[in-house]
Amino acid sequence: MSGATKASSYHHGDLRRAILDAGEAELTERGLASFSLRRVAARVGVSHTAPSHHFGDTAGMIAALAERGFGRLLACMEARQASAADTPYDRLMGSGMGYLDFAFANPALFRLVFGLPKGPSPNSDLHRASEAAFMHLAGAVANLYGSAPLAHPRAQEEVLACWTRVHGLAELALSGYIPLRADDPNSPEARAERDALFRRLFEVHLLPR
Amino acid sequence: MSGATKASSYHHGDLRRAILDAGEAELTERGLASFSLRRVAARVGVSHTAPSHHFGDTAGMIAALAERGFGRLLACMEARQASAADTPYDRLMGSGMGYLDFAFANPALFRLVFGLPKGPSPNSDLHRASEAAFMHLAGAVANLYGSAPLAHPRAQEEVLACWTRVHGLAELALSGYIPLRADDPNSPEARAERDALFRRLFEVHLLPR
DNA sequence: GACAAATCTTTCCACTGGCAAGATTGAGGA
DNA sequence: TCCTCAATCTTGCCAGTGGAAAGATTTGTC
Repeated sequence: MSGATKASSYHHGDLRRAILDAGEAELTERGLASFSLRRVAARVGVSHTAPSHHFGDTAGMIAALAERGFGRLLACMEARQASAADTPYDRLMGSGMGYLDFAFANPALFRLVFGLPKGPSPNSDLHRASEAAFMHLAGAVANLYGSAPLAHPRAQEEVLACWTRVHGLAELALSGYIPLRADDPNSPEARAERDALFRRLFEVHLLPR
Repeated sequence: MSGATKASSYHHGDLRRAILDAGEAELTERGLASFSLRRVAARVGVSHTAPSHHFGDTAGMIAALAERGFGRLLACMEARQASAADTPYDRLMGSGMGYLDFAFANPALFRLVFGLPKGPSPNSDLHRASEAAFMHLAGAVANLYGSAPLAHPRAQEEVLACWTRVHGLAELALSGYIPLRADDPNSPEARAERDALFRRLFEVHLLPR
């Protein structure tokens, strides 16, 4: 079932992955506010200081969870884009809907991911993971005009416009300020409802005067 | 200087306000992650259980801070709207810029405010405070067309479109994913820069096909 | 002036994260 | 083969945290 390879007392074999799995489960069950390293360790069946060897301290573990979260976010966007109609605009909408899929399927992880500051170190795994997700979105926007991603400032701002819209919708919906059914967010009905709202909100254009 | 009225050992006189002030200061200095009730109490000079009598537990204190935050948010929007050019669109933009003013001036408080779930109880002070802020925005949008706020579904979605856009911009900028100068966010230059970006992003309109 | 309620303190407990030191295991070299 | 050594995990410890319970002090009210 799981990817653990050994069950001997010492030397778990795949402890890093096991701890991340448990951490993610704890996150969804209890939320970030009452996140406890000790409980994560107990869940895996390991002493409370075992995680520190793999992640340093709590901040390191949070960062590792965030890196994983960016990976899931990217996977969600790719999956939804792949099943979209084959026009650039529909593929962009698909990426946005995948973004929402991730946010609704893992609210606590979504909040954790974007709650962390981007940080100035461009060599961290976390930075690379976030960059990959961002580049996916940038590519989807660039395909609208057949240009290279982020080729000119105008294109950069179009990417930002798309990103802020889908992100704002996700954040406000997770906080409960947007009436979207929150029970069973993976159901086709819930997905269709928020997809439709996303499409409509995305295209609203209020002109000056 | 402060609003405290008495300095006798017992019966502080205005402890609730003093604790909220200290809590807000702690929030901006140390962040929500390492927020400590005991440190807040120590900052005011009272025992570490004194706050519980006014706020119940930590969650109650956080909620009280959030209520205050919504008040500040509303004040920022009103202030910026009042100094905008006297057209409905400019006034709406002013509200959005006030929203950004608040987010950049109090990042941790902004995150706290919108990190809390809206909650189903419509009688709480927190609920009323958030509703007031939301209604300000709804009114600014309604004035575009001279209709009553939230009169018809179309109007509701226009409000949501505006809100998600400004909120997404604020969130992503606070996380560092949008290149805006974060040092001294109250300076006129920083404000002008993000105001201009906000206006441009708000008007981006990507058409299907 | 006495009594009741509100406000604040003291004391205690379970829980948390991190450090230091030790125990166990696996890997690589003589 | 055996031995050393690094990696991994455990145990024991400590300061800090939030909350409950009980007591001390002040204010308000009759």
